[in-house]
Amino acid sequence: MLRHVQPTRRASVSERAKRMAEGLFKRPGFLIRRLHQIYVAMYLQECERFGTTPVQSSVMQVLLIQPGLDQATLAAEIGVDRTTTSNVLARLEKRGLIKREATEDDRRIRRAFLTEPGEIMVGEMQAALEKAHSRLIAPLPPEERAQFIRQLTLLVESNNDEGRALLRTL
Amino acid sequence: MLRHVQPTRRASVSERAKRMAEGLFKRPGFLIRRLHQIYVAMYLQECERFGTTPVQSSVMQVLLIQPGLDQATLAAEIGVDRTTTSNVLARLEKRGLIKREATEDDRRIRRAFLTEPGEIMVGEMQAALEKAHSRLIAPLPPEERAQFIRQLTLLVESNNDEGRALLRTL
DNA sequence: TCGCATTCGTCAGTCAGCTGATTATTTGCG
DNA sequence: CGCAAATAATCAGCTGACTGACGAATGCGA
Repeated sequence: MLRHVQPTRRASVSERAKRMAEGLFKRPGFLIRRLHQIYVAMYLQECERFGTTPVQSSVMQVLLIQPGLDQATLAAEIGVDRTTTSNVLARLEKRGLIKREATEDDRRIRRAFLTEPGEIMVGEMQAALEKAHSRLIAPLPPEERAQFIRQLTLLVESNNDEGRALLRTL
Repeated sequence: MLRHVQPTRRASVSERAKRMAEGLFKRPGFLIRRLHQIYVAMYLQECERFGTTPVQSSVMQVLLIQPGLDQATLAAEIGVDRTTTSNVLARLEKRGLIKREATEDDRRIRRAFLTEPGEIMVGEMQAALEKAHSRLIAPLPPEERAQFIRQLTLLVESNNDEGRALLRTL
């Protein structure tokens, strides 16, 4: 509570800061951190039997559509840092779900592919993924869901030039 | 669904999975992960001179309003795991921004307080925080912003019982 | 009063995400 | 042509986030 009562001027600064701090739970950044956290929990429930994480799923989804992508392009596809992508691919490779092959024409590049087991898993995973996504927005009235997703998309695309992990231009 | 269909049909399963995978960028979970990532980048830009992270800010905000909270209650206030809260407090303590004191009546409990420098920093930080939050939703038409925040709040509150890091009942 | 469940905090371990720096390799320009 | 710049991938190191497990302390019921 009012801990330092002495300097009257610092007290007023403090009071103003307190009023602003009250709004913590209405701030979009706070809410989005929490909602992201909730989505991860739902994903882990639905996809428990696969033992994967959301980003691992995203990587495998992209590789299903575009087999043989190099790591940098793959990173840009899902908006994840190159370094992170490298780590994720290493874990997937260790489990035998993907493989990486060096190319001859440009030996800096390693192209990534789903293996047979990886491809099968992606197929089996689709329903669980859909369920996790549905559960997340289920509390919204059905007529608001499309708009909510549209708003999210707008925010993501408008702010794409933030950070080292740029999303591919959509 | 069409999961157990046999041989030749693995190709068709794959085709179906591909169609579903196409929708990756429209899925709320994916968008929220990316938006959270963008918010963190904006926060780090605006609060660069403080050298803090979003969760560290949240902790300090809560301690400004409720000095002397125990770690478990503090964790529930911001919807973060006890373990994470412990780590975050340890880092803040190392920088001299907060301090922790054991209580006599219940010696399991350690109460957390802002120090003088910590309290001053929280005050100085408010404007930068507001700016980060504003920038995040700036691309939305002004008349949609309140609704967007309302929707986020609804989703967070409805799904509060996910994961180990429960948010205090609002 | 004793014993056991509960609670608080922490440790160990894993994964995602970032920055900064390094190693190979390729490309481009003078 | 040759060397500098750019690019691909990785390494080291940090923070946040979670799980599982543990010790210490508390509290409650038999």
